[in-house]
Amino acid sequence: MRKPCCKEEESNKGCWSKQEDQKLMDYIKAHGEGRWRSIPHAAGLRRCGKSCRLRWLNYLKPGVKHGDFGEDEEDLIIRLHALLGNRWALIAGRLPGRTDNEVKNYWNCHIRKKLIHMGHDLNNLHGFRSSVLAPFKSIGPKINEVPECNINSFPDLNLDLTLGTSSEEKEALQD
DNA sequence: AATATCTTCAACCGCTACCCC
DNA sequence: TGGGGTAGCGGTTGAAGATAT
Repeated sequence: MRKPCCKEEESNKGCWSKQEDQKLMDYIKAHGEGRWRSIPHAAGLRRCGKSCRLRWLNYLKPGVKHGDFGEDEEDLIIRLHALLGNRWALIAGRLPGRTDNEVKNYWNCHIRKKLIHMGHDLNNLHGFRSSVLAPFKSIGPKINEVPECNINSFPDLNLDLTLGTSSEEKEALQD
């Protein structure tokens, strides 16, 4: 039997209140991130460490963007997903200010539906990847060689697909 | 205006990777 | 080297808001 990460009766669940957010922010500003397990007690929060970590990373951390994704961000997510699969943390790492949770939600709610509506068969990963990654001729054959796309399969692939450089990246990849 | 249904997204859960002793 | 503790990740859930009837 796995030990629960925190005592059930001692922790709040559900949405965070403004007071809880403030306590967590104040504590992290004063002491920095890390040692999440000890943060709730030290900060006077009735939450488990995991919950604190998630709240900080997804919502409170300075620089986290909220709201609509731009077309360029959406395009990047689609291409990265075709390349990496459901590796949301990796994908989010290429989108400044976006979190894995937000990217995952956006994919599931918006992009997935949009692609299905456009006639893409998301169960047919091979076909989907081929069509999405068609502009990247140089890596196309490699992608088709691996059954499950793995970032480690492309040691020579520059994955610095940060926003604002997509056109340069396309050119570089086509060279 | 009331109710049902759908959509969105914050938060939780369970598993795995990693680190330290 | 392996065992325990912690952090991080991805899948899933459920509450709240939006929209349709």
